[in-house]
Amino acid sequence: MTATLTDRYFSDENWVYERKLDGVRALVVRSEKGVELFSRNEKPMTTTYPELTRALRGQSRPGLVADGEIVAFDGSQTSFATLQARLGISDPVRAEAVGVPVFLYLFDVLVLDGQDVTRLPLRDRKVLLRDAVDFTDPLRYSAHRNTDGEKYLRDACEAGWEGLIAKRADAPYRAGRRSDTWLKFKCVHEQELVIAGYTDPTGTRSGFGALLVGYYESDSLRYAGKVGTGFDDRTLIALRRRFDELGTQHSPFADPVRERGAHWLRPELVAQVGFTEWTRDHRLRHPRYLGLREDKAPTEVVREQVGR
DNA sequence: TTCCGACAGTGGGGTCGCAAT
DNA sequence: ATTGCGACCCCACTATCGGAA
Repeated sequence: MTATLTDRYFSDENWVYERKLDGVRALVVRSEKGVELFSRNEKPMTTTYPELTRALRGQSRPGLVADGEIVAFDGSQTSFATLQARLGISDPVRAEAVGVPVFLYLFDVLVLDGQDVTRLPLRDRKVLLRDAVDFTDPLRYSAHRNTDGEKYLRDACEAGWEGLIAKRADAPYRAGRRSDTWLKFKCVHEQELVIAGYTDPTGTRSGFGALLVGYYESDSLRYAGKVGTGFDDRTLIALRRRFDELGTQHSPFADPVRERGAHWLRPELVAQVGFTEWTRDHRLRHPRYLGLREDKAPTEVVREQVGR
């Protein structure tokens, strides 16, 4: 089951609200033989997180299938960037030697004591889950609220969380399906960025591949990464036409920008861009194009501070 | 008939591992 | 030693199509 992004937030007593965790999705299978962990794409992760496998073996009964998220922390925030140090490592000894502690937050149960419970309402499954596992670290029960979704979201964003997941309280678990019974309420960040280049399109793509965007720091145009989604075909072609009058030989960026198929533009256009956060390398994470800001002077575009 | 969910295809940042340079 | 590439994680979004409503 995966959640659908929405910006129409609501409070409804028939829904529950959980913290949106920034880690990797994990399906737990605890049988008589032992414990297995699988990724969202059904890739085995059992040996990548040996401490979680051990904990599940000791703190749960056989005949369990549960759903959750593996996370690492940076301070009080769940941090995908921190977790990334562990992602590709399948040797259990090396994995633990990395020294990044991980936790498994469980939020749903599909099979309990060998019995399929997916058809029970979500609230009932959560009650069963809470009693099915001994929740001491590194295993944690993903808490939820039963009301006040909108207020909870405001508090969540204030606290620097990624957002919330809203789930219909009476809905069954539908394996592998995208569903409007699970909704993502994300804390949104957006700001203006200067368009100072673009990359070539590939395949069937029209116009261009991605925008190369930046912001001013003093008089330097700092590179903030690429924006390659959010355009329809008409916009791709219309923007490309405007680029043709703005072409220039040299990169306007103060930072070295090594992107394949890059073309430079005089920094005269300003785009509104949505994104989730700034990465450690000062790039946009999950960027998408929202529109042109004809009203904004490029020289006024600076990096706006977002939470944390 | 219209609408929705699933899929394919484009694009992003970052990490790891491996092959080519 | 460095570079480039694909395969993974995390994703956003558009276009298309077939079946559900």
